[in-house]
Amino acid sequence: MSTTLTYLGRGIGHGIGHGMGSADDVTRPGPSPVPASPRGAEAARPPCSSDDLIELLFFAYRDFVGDPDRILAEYGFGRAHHRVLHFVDRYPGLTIAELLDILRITKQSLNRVLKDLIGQGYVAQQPGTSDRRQRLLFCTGRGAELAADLTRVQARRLARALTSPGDAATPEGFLMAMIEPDERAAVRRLMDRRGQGHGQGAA
Amino acid sequence: MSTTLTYLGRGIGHGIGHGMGSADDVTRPGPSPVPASPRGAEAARPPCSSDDLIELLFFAYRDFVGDPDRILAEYGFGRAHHRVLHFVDRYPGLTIAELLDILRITKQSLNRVLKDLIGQGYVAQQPGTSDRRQRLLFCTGRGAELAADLTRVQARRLARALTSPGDAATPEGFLMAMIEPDERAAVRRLMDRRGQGHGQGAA
DNA sequence: TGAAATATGTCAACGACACTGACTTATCTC
DNA sequence: GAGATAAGTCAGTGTCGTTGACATATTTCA
Repeated sequence: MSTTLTYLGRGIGHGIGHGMGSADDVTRPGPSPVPASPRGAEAARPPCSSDDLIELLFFAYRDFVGDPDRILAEYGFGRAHHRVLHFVDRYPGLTIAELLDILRITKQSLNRVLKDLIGQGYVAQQPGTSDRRQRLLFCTGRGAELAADLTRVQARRLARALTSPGDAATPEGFLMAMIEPDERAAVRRLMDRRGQGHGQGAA
Repeated sequence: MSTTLTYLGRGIGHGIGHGMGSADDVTRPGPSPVPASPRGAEAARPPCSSDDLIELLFFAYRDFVGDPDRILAEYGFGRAHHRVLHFVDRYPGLTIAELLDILRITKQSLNRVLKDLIGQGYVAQQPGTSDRRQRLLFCTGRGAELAADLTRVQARRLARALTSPGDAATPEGFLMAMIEPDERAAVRRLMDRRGQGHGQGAA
C-alpha cells in the first residue's frame, strides 16, 4: 500500500528466471479464481474472496500509516523513525540487538535514524548494567510525547473500525472501516468493477 | 515491515517544530494507556489494547508482504512492480490515470516500474478505444501467471489465519495467526514484557 | 592473562522507490 | 485553431533499505 502492499524496499537480485510463455498474448487465463471465501463466512451479501481481502488490506494499510506520516513530516522524520520510536517507547531498556531483531534491518540503517532521534533528544542511551557493552534505549519525555501522538491517531482509526456499526465483525467490514471515509466509495466503485466488461470509467 | 509499518518513503519537510520540553529526562510519562479494548471484546484472557493491535499489525503486515517479496526477488522485481501487476491483473483495461489514483504515486515513479513490466512482457498496453490518448493496461499470459503466484501465497496466509482454530474471531487472534508461525513465540515473548521491569533478556 | 567472541559504531558505495520541476507529444473538446 | 487533457521523459533529490570492511569496547573462556 502506498504504502501499498506496502512496501519497504528490499534487496533484490537480478535474474528473470521462470520466463516461459510468449509475451504478446494480451489475454487473461481466466484461472486464479482462488478458492473464494475461505471460511464459512459466506453468510451475507457479497462472498468476499481472499483476493478482495488482499486488496482491502492494501488500502487499509495505506491509510493506517498515512495518519502518522503526516505528523512525522512536521518533525522531519519518516517511517523508519516511527518504528524505532514506537518500540523504544513501548519497551524501555531495549538493546540495539533486540531492536535490530524486531525491525529486521541492518545496524547501519538503524543507526542512521537512531542518530537523528538521539541527536534531537527523543531517545536516550544508557550503558547496560550487567553488560556495559550494551546501550539500553529509552524515550525522553519529548520522545514519549511524540510516540503517544503517533499512537493516538492510529489507535483512533483502529477503535473506530472496531466499533463501526454492523459489519465490523467480518474481516472485509473491518478493513473497509479502516479506510479513510472519503475514499471508501472510490474503493467500492473500483472493486465493483470486477468481472464486468472493463468499464474504463472516470478518473 | 521490512515491510514494516510498511513502508513507503514519503516526502518530508524539515522543521523540528513542536519542540517544547527539555531533552534529558529519561522518564516515561506513564500516561498513554489509551482506552484499552475498545469494543466489548474483553471477554477472554488478556485485555488487548489498541496499542497491542498496532504492534501486531506491524508484525502481521511484515510477514504478509514478505511472502511475495521472495518470489519477486527471483524476477528482479520489487514491491512497486507487485502493486502495479496486481491492479492491472485485477482490473484489465485500467488507464494510467486510474492506476496513479489507486497507487498514489507520481507518474514518474509509476513509469519506472511500468517500463520494466512492459519491457519484459508482463504487461501490455493498448490505445483507448473512445479516447486514443489513453493507454489501457492489460496483463499478458506471463503477467497473469506471476500475479496469480503472488496472490496465491498471500491468499494462503490469509486463509490459514481466517480458519485458524479458536481465537481467529478476535482481531488480535487473527493478526497473531497472520504472523509467521516460527516467530509467534518471539512476538509473544516481547509483548509479555510490557509493564514488567525491563527484562533486557535474550536476543 | 591473553585470545576469541560479542555489542556497538562507522565509512563508503549502492539500489529501490518515492518526490519535485520542467518540458514534449498526442489527442480531444470547444 | 486554442486550450485542456493523457501520457511520456529528463534531471535532480531524499529516505531507507542493502553489502562490505573495519574500529572499539567489553565480556568470556581456555
